[in-house]
Amino acid sequence: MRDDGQLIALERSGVRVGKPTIDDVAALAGVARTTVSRVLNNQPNVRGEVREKVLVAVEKLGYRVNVQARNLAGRRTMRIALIHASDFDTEPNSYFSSALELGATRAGAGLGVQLITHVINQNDQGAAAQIVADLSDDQCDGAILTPPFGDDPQLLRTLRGLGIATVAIAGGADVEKLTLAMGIDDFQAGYDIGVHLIGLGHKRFGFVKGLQGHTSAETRFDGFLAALADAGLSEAAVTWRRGNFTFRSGLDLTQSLLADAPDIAALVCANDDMAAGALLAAHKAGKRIPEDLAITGFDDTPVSEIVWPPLTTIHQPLRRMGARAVELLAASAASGKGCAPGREVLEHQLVVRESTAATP
Amino acid sequence: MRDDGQLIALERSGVRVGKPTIDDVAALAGVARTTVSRVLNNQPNVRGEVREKVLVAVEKLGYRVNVQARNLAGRRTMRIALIHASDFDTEPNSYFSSALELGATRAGAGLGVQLITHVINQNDQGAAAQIVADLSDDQCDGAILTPPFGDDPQLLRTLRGLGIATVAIAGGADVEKLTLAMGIDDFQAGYDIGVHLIGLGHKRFGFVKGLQGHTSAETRFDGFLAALADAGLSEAAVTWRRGNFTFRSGLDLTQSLLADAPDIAALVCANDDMAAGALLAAHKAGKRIPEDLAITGFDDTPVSEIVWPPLTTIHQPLRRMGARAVELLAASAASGKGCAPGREVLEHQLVVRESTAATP
DNA sequence: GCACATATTGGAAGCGCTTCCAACAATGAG
DNA sequence: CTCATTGTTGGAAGCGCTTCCAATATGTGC
Repeated sequence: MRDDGQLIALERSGVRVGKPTIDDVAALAGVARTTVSRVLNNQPNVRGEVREKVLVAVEKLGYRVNVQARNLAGRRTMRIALIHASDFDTEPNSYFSSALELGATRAGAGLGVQLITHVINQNDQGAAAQIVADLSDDQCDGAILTPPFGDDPQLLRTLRGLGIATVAIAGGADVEKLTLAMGIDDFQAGYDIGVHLIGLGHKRFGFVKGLQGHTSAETRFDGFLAALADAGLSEAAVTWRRGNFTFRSGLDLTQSLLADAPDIAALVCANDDMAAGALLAAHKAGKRIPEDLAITGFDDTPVSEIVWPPLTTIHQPLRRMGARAVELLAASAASGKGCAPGREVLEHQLVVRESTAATP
Repeated sequence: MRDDGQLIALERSGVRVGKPTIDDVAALAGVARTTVSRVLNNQPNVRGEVREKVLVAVEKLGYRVNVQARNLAGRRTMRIALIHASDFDTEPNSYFSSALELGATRAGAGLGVQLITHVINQNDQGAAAQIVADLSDDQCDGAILTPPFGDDPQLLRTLRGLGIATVAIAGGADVEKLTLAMGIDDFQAGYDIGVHLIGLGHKRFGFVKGLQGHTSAETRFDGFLAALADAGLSEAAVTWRRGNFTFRSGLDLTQSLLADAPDIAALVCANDDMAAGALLAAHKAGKRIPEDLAITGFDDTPVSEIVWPPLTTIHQPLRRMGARAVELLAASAASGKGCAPGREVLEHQLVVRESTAATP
């Protein structure tokens, strides 16, 4: 109450309260609103001197553009959907989706795009049809597809037909003609793990793959094999199993692997959760890690630091991937033409922790 | 190119393309824009019949309000800051912050509030001053404070003085007069864990607390003691240590605890990460879990499912907390008056997994 | 039946910004 | 020195919505 009174008194006295608008800046700088807008948007055709004046006024007032107004006026109100393959309220491998979405929403907020999240059960028969239905229903301008949906050429073609631009997170090489595939260099990442392990002196390997259809995960395996080949090791040096990215499958498959190929010295897992399962299986089998068995994960989720020993893994910039996806989609919509197909490669990083070490 | 041509042809033929606006709905329903707005916002004074007509038109066109325009027109453009205590790019206990922020950004997008994230190092001397500076600089209308900042009365008072509404996530009872404290019933949650463990037949307990100043974590300890008292057990039944929420501290303190009080049968940890560390310490000490030692976590982050055995823990609806915080702050700003101090309690849930079991 | 209160509708202004278009200044070529 | 070109500015319309206010319809008590 008292505050209100003070505010009103302030207003009366001519002092502005509330957030400054572009007109306040224009008034203070002594130019037209249009000119301020040009400066704010880094457009050409403003004299340096004038630009400076505007900038000073902006600084002085602590002015920030109102994103909502900007987007409304610029008629670039966008709606982008983010399609998750599984519900991270119930799924253990939730960090992947969660980080991706956080990056996307953050970017979206800054760009004024409205992000709509859909969770589609990847095991459903009609998953693709469901996605199409949801997206048309939402009237989305673009969609971010997470694996394995981004690897489905049929779906991508349908969406393109509907005029919905797409970005396929961790999309494989086979969809690069159909959509923008965003991800790390999976081949290189697999190769990096191979080189790391070979450099440590290992010669016999186990590999816990991910689900079929997740092309990027397959590509990592190819990269790994390439590293082996370059070191003069044949494919016979690696025994593999196919998991489903869960802790449980990592546990089970590692037990099976250890039983069938007791001589493997290093075990590569397609994500951190499975590596955590592998860790447990190894502990149970009485193996010391990394002395008896080196283990690697993939993704560098928080998991990799709360297991013992902490996992050597590949860091993927998940939040940045989400953000980039939104940026590209927004830009493509602004330019009027869809998102150009191709590939956007982000940097990955081998993070060496204590789950790997040189052979004794 | 070809698509453009088609679109232009469509437009020429009188068919509307692009997203329908409120005027399209009004035209189709044969009412004024104002009336549609009223229906959309559930305002009174619209005849049932008319309301129905509008709803049909909305449905038919697949109309969705443009949040940006709505907020601009409703002059409720809001800026809310989210203050994290630590950077979850580098911190292991990142899921807590990450889930909170995701809930907040999602809600923010729907409500048209702009969420600004700040990361403040809680160990810095000038952390509070930094927060104040950042918030004034941003011209925020509200702020969401995560522990331990939400427990700092001095800071809360300063922010209120600046007219910045606050919500303290997991704020303790001592700040309920100064801000809206949002969280679960920590006392009850601690009590629940106590009852669970006592019900399983345990009589000697270890407790790994969190950092001092995190009031909610302290309250859980009090609740736990209350459960003990109700069961006729004295405070002497529990040996405790103070950790810092990291895996490492859980590991170290559990080792110390096991050395000093070898007879403890159940170990309660203030978060999942420390429980994961405790798990490892117990494994190392040759304890079987849960037979020799029951262990509980807190938060129900994904961690609790990728350790072995999976952790019995308390589920906190983190994403919902973030969302609620934004909603309340937005509502308070809309109403003109700040956020009323008090407490907003969300439901927690004891999730029983395999890290606890009845005494043999 | 009337005067009045109340419920229901529509018209129009305007949120803070971008962008189109017109006006004018400065520059260079002829 | 003129005309055309380019660079620099401002005016005004309008993005899709809410909300104030006025206008009309409906209902109430006498």
